[in-house]
Amino acid sequence: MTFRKKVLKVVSKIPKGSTMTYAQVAAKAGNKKAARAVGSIVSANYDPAIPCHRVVRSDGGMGGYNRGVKKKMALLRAEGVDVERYKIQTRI
DNA sequence: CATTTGACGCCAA
DNA sequence: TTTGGCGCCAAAT
Repeated sequence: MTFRKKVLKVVSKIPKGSTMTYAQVAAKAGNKKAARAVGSIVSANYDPAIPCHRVVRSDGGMGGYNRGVKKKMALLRAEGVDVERYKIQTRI
């Protein structure tokens, strides 16, 4: 099982209406410091079975999305995630 | 095999 | 709070 496969699997396990940071995904995949690599991996993934739009940055930012950051934000909001101005509103 | 690039993260100023 | 700099890892060239 390669790190790439682990990452894709972890991302595919993210529950609807919830989000995970790249660092969290990296940690769950085995490499806590591979947050950057996670972004590189999912950026090359165009499989709709992988909800990579549920992966956000540690600071609550959108990070990026191969179909447009705006689309990512829309998907998250549609799933019940409180996101405004391209930022995840966790506290308050 | 060596370098560069990129959907990141943390720390210091 | 916002920038800039450094570290870290995987894939592409």
